[in-house]
Amino acid sequence: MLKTHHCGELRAEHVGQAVTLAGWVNRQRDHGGLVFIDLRDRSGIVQVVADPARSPQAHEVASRARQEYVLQVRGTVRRRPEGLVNPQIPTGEIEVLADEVVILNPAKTPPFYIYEDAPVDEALRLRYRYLDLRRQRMQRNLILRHRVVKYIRDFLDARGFLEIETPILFKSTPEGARDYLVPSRIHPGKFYALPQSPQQLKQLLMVAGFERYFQIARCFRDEDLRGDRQPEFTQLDLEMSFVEREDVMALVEELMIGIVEECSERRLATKPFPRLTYAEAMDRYGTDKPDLRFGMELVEISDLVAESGFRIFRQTVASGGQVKGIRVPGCATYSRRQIDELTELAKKEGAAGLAWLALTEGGKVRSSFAKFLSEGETERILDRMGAEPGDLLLFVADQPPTVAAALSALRLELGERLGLRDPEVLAFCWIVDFPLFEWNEEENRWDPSHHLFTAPMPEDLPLLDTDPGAARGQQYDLVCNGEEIAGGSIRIHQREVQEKVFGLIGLDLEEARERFGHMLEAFEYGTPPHGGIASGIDRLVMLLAGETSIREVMAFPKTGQAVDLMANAPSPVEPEQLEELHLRIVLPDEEE
RNA sequence: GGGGCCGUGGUGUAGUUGGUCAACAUACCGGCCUGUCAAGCCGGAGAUCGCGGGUUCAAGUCCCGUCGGCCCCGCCA
Repeated sequence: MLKTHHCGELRAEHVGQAVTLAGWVNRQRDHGGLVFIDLRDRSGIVQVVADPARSPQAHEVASRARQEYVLQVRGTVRRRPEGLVNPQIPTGEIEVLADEVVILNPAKTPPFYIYEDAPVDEALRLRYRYLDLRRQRMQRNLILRHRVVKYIRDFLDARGFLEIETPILFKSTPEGARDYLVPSRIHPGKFYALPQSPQQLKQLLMVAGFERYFQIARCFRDEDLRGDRQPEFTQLDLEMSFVEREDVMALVEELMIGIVEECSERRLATKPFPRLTYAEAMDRYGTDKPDLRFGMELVEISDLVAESGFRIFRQTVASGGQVKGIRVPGCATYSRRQIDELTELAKKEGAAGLAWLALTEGGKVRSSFAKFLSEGETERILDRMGAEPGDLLLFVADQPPTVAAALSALRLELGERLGLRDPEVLAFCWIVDFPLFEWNEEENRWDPSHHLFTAPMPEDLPLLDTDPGAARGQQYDLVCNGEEIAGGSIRIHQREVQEKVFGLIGLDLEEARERFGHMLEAFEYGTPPHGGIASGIDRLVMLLAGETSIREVMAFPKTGQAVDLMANAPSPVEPEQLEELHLRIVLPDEEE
């Protein structure tokens, strides 16, 4: 080894020891006589002193060192003189007096600062990702990520799970997200698909009798990107045989609590995790992934305004819609302009408009619609909403999905503005009793709301024939701070039920056999009841790290256009490569 | 596919209503300096203002297009 110690581990107890260090120049301070170098490696920073009285060689080389040069330093640990201790760094009590300094490699001036986490254009960071990764923030995030994954492996190993790898080259199944395809050289005109998740394979591992499986699995989805969505991402994928919903949920809850308490400094809002049914979540928060760090719940007032003089409210209720509102504490002073901003936000979610009512500190009502109501009606609304002087009430009248979308967006925005979304707090919750299907208007059929192997609730089985939309699935989502962190279900293990589901989603048996024949066949050879869950590692670590984008917890992420700015991928390939793969490129018309 | 924001020396920013406005900090280079740790002091170099076109006597500034980044909608079983 070129080093005997790590920079960041040296303490007063090492005083007097001869050490050899190797690392990067974080900063160099040249005093003419003395030269100080803050030497950095993964473990941290230590101050090296080059004193010509001790070693002219060390001093000469140190004076030539520039930022990010790679140095090897031989020297002695000594206590810093009286009054020169630096309490801001862990190694601040000591310094290393250099006997010899070797430049292992010089460095060009980096395109941005390595030694401080000052904001830098993200495109530049991505182009020089290997330098960006030297920065403290990224080192911290990736170390955290390692610890989380290590915790997961240890936790599951201790509970009898086996980590089993599944293929990256697999079969395309057009349901769900768009597949990334890989052309086959050996089979002209045929393609593999990269897995969107190892869903089918893990179920087959249950058929195979492994009983408890997990994998830290890379997944691929060719859809447009977001701050929390990359074309490739990592899931903790797990599956268990002979379990019921409660078993999977209990295991994952224990795992998550362990991760938070062992790997992060952040605080759990509640444990055990609260549970909401899908219907309850939609009713109270307008979303199936509510941020429970704050209240500001949705309150329905349809019954209070059904007969009112405000035509929009009255007509909405009459036509089967609803009127709901949220109470925003302390925002009664919002200006017309600020309310217009909120209205725009509601409109973006499809609402026709936003009705508002401010209860001033003095107890007076200022409102866009109260003039159409009787005093008694207004009173009852204030009462139902729990309004207090200084509050702003916001209402949306529309069909339930639109009301939910608009108020949910407003709730998050105002929670943010009011500082109620504390990044130090992690508010987990389970969402259960999802509808098994969602109606697809365009295709005129039912779509699985989770995936097509999700088992119905046993008591809802008859509904598959009579009222599929009312059937609930044995599905569970884990949500944290408004992010979906995990989702899973108990799977169908009976052929008749599976075929019924295929029928409902418009797959005839022949198509089903074409795409899932291997599954259907496997299920006939003694399939144990089984279920599992998949958890987005990137999103989880993002929350634990207090970041707002999963790019900050991935070593080499892609841009919003799915480009790797460092390697310049994707890129054209040689004509010979295309030929071998039996591919011809047809670019879109320039005109269109 | 659609909407919003952004692009000025290496980096981060400032640049009213178009007219010595290309500025500041930091980094970089050179000099001085034996206790700094955001070292200090002195000096220097470095930008055709993302790119292309247009309006104008005059464009970093206004208009159009284009490229790139970020956020959002659609999409993401």
